[in-house]
Amino acid sequence: MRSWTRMRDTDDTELEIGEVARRAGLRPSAVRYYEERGLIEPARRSSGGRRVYGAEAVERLGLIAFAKSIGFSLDEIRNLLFGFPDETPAGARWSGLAQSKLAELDAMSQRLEIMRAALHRISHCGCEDLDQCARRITSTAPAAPRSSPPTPVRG
Amino acid sequence: MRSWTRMRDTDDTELEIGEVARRAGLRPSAVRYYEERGLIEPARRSSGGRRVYGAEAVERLGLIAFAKSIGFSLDEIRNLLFGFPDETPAGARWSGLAQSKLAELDAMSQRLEIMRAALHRISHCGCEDLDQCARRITSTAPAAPRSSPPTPVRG
DNA sequence: CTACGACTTCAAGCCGGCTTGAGGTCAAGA
DNA sequence: TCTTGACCTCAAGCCGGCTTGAAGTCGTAG
Repeated sequence: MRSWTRMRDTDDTELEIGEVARRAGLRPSAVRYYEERGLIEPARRSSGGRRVYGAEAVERLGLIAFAKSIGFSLDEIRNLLFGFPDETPAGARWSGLAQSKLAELDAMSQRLEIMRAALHRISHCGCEDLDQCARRITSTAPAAPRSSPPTPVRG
Repeated sequence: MRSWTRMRDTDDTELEIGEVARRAGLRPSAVRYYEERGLIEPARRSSGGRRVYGAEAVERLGLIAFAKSIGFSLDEIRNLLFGFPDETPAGARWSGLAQSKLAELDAMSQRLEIMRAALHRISHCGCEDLDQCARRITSTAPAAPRSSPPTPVRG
C-alpha cells in the first residue's frame, strides 16, 4: 500500500527508481548509470536519501531508450540533450546526428550486402577442404576488404 | 642477409611471426592471440624459441581474417576449423554457420531499415523541444521495439 | 520488534578481440 | 662488440554499457 508519510508533501506522481525504471523499460542500475554519466540530472532525494522522480523522468528515460535503439551512443545522447542552447527545437538537435547516423547505416547496409554475398558463395562452395578454400579466397577479390564486421544484433 | 644457421634444415618459406602477420594483414599480437585461443595450432619454434611458420599459415590466417570479415566470431571460426571430421569438405563446414549468419543478417537489415525510418522521421520532426518529442515517441509505436542497436561499423 | 524488499554507495566484473607494457632474449648488421 | 629491432612471456588495459556484489540504510507490513 502506498505510504502517506512519504507522498504527503508532493503530488501523486512521485516515483522511486524501481518504478521509473520499470516504466521506461530499464533497470534501476541503468538509470543510476545514466545519472552518473550525465544523461539525466541528478534526481532529488527523499528525506531518507532515496532518488525521487516525477513522471517527466519516465519520458526522459524513454527518449534515451529510443535514441539508443536507433543507434546513438550515450555520449551522443548527452550531447543531444545538453549540448544545445535551451530553446533549440528538437528537429535541429536531432538532424546533425541523424545525418551522420544515416551515413553510418548506409555503410553498414553495404557491408551487409557484401557479407551476404560472401556467405552465399561459401555455403555452396565446392572446395575439398578449407585450405583450398583459403587459397581461392585470398587470391580472388576479398569479399569484405578491411573493415571489421558489424557486431551481430544482440537481444 | 638470410641466416644459414637458422634456415638450413628447412626450405625457403620460413617466416617469423611479423612477416606472416603482415602477409595476412594482421598484427603479430593478433596471431599470438589466435594461437592462444586455439584458432591455429601452436607454431613450431626455432632453436631460439621464436615461432616459425610456413606459407600455409598465411593462408590459414587469411581464411580466419576472411571469416571474421563476414561476421564469424573466433569461437565459430575455431569450430569451423577443428569441429568437424578431417575429411569434411569445406562447403559442409561453412553451410550450417552460414545459414544462421544469413538469418542474423536478415534481422540486422530489418533493424537497419527501422532505424533509418526513425532517423528520417526525427530529423525533420516539428517538435518544439525534446520533451514534446519524447511524449510523441513514447506514445506512438516504438521505432525499434526492444532490441539493442547494431554496433556501428568501426574501422 | 522483526523481517523483508527496495533502496543507497562504491568497486569490480563482464563481453569479444585484441593491444599494450614490462622485462627479457635472440639475431644480424656495422 | 655493440646496437638495434624483432621476438618472447605474462599480466593488465581498453572499448561501451551496463550488471553484480558487498555492506549498509530505509520504509512498511505483520
